[in-house]
Amino acid sequence: MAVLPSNSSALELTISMPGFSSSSALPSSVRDLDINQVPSGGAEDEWMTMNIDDEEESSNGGPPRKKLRLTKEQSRLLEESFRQNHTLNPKQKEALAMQLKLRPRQVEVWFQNRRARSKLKQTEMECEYLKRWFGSLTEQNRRLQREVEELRAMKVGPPTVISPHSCESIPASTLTMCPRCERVTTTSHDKGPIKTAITTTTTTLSTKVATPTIQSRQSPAAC
DNA sequence: GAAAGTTGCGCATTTACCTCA
DNA sequence: GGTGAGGTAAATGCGCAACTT
Repeated sequence: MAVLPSNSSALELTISMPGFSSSSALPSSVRDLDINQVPSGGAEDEWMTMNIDDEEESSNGGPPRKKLRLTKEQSRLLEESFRQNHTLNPKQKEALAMQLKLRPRQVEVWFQNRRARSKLKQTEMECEYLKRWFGSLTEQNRRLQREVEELRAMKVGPPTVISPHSCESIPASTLTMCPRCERVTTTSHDKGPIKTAITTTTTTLSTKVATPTIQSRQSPAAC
C-alpha cells in the first residue's frame, strides 16, 4: 500500500504499510487554500500592498514592511512551477518573477519556504508512520509473550510438532527457526525446552505484521 | 598547482505580519 | 474588541561548492 498525499507537490515520501489508512496522516489542505484567499473587505490592488518599490524602500530602514499576500493566480503558478522543479535556475527564476510581477528574490524565498514546508510534512508523515509501526510491533510482542507463557504452562513431556511436509510427528527439539526468514528447519541440535516451544509458534507467526517499507528500504537478503 | 578571496546558492532559524477561532 | 495560536513571507547567518585572482 502506498501512502501518497493528495497534493503530489507537497510530499515525495512513499510509504508502503499494509493495514494502515493514509487519511489520518495527511494534514488538511483546506487551510492552505484559505491562506491564499483574498481577505474580505479589501480590494485586490489594496491587498497586494507591497509591490516591488515598497519592498525596496522597507529594506532600507524605510517604513515597516507589510506582509505580502500572494494572489490565487500567483500561488497557482508557483505551485505548478514547484511541481515541475523544486529548485529554479536563475533564468527560470527571472522568467517566473516577470510572469508573476514579483522580484526574483521573492520567487527564490517562496521556493525556499515551499521546500521547507514539504520537508516538514514529510517528517510529520514519517513520524506518524513510525509511531504506528512501533504500536503494531508492541502489540505483536505482547501477543508472542503471551503465547510463550501459555506454551511454558502446558509444557508436559517432550514437545512435538507436526511436520508440514510429511504430516508426521517430529520431536520439537529437532526443529529450529531461522531468525531472518522465520522458516522452520530440522536440526539435530537440542535447543532446550524454551527454544522448541517458541518454534512451535511458527504457524502463528504467519499472521505477523508485515514489515512496512519506506521507498529506500531494502528487502532482507534471501535466507 | 596551491592558497586565499569572492560569489552564488540552499538551508536552518528567526522575525514580523496576518488571519481566524 | 482583545488575544493567542498557527500559517507564511521575509530576513539573517552559516556552510559549501565553484570560480577567480
